[in-house]
Amino acid sequence: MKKNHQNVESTPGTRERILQAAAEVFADSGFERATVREICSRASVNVAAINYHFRDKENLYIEVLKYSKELAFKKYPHDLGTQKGDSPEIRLRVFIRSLVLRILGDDPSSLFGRLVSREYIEPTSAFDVIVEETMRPTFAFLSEIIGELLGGKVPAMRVHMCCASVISQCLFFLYARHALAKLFPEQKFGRTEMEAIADHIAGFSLSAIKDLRKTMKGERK
Amino acid sequence: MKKNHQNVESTPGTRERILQAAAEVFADSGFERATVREICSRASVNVAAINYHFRDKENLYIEVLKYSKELAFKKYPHDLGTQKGDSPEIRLRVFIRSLVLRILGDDPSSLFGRLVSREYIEPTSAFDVIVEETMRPTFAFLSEIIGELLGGKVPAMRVHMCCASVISQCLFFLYARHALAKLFPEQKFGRTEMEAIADHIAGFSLSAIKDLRKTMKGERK
DNA sequence: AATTGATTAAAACTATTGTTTAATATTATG
DNA sequence: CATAATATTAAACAATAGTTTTAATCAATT
Repeated sequence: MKKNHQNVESTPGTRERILQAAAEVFADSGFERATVREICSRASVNVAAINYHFRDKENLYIEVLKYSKELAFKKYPHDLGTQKGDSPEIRLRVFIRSLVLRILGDDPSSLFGRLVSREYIEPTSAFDVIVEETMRPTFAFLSEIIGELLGGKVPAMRVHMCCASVISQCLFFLYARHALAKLFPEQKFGRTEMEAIADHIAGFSLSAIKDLRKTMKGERK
Repeated sequence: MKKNHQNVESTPGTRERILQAAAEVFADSGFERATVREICSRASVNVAAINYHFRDKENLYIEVLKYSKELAFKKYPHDLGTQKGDSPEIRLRVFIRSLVLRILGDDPSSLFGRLVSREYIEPTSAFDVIVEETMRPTFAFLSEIIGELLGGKVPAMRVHMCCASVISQCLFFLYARHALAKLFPEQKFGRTEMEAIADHIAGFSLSAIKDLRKTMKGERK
């Protein structure tokens, strides 16, 4: 029988400890470079524990993705603190701020973002699930906002491109963080800086989108 | 004695064949996943050839980076077709277009970009060189243009952030290409589409930067 | 033609990987 | 308490990696 069926506050069981250690190791090293021995060492369990509790390394990785995704979106949902009826401007600012905080923080919430950032470059067998269950919904959510901002009947491609522009700016600070750390060693990435980044991206994007709307209106007549 | 010291048109020698094969395999699989056996197989050489001609796998990777960088920038320099005295608007458009074509094409010119995109996520021992010899100069080149566009004395951070916004949009279509292929299977990435992407990024960014300049001027007074 | 140095080739070597096995320990249940 | 299910452990296994070794081959010079 399973022990610790619902241990809320005590020391985590073997399975949980493996999940946490694996999330960190996978995020730090990627699926390939991560070794089960390193994970088991950090979790203080025997090497065979992964195969016993998770069948194999690949399945553990899948479970880590589920686990870390829940962690990330519980803390930073797309519409964090949004009211019904808020303007698309506000909703865009909130979306950007949530995304930036979700992927750039140094708490466990950022694990999912770091795992996914690796999938962009080196897709694993989990890629399709991530695309359908995370990226497509996120893209759809943002498209809704941008569609409103652009107004009226806009070619889908226009909306797509603007979504790409917004998301790319947010993700950049995640996937280029090692480069940025080398290029600008004095730059810190605390809460204040993350808010500033989000503000810049939102301002930059809103200016561009509003101008695009004006230009298109001019072209239509 | 070395044969083929300067063979311009004949079949490439062992060293050259290894370089070409390695560039593709490294770009496709990354440094870690790429195997010397796969590289040697594609180059039709013995497994020991890499150690003989390049000492080890790591040194081969360094040589591949030099080789592919030269290839990429020879075809698509930052200022491709620019005249002296061109406006910063034009120079920004050219910069963006060159960058997009350099990394998104399906010719060997894109190898360097694909290799570097992996370094962003999973830096190797070659990372520092790439940062100093490729990223920093590129960033400086772009900063010059953006500084002019923003005009006058602008906080360095403002320029940095705008550079990040521009570059991020360009790189996005490279590092998110697998995701985009799944999200929008019908979307093609031929020459026409690359030009459209570059146009969008340039228009989007110029709108934002011009608006930022206006806003800052308003704040100053 | 012989010799010398550079190159290629096949095989073996060493290290590390994920996984499995089989024995032992632990826990829950009758 | 006894027993069966669950969990942990140490050791071995099989596969694959980069590299090295040693011998054979090739090309050019003397």
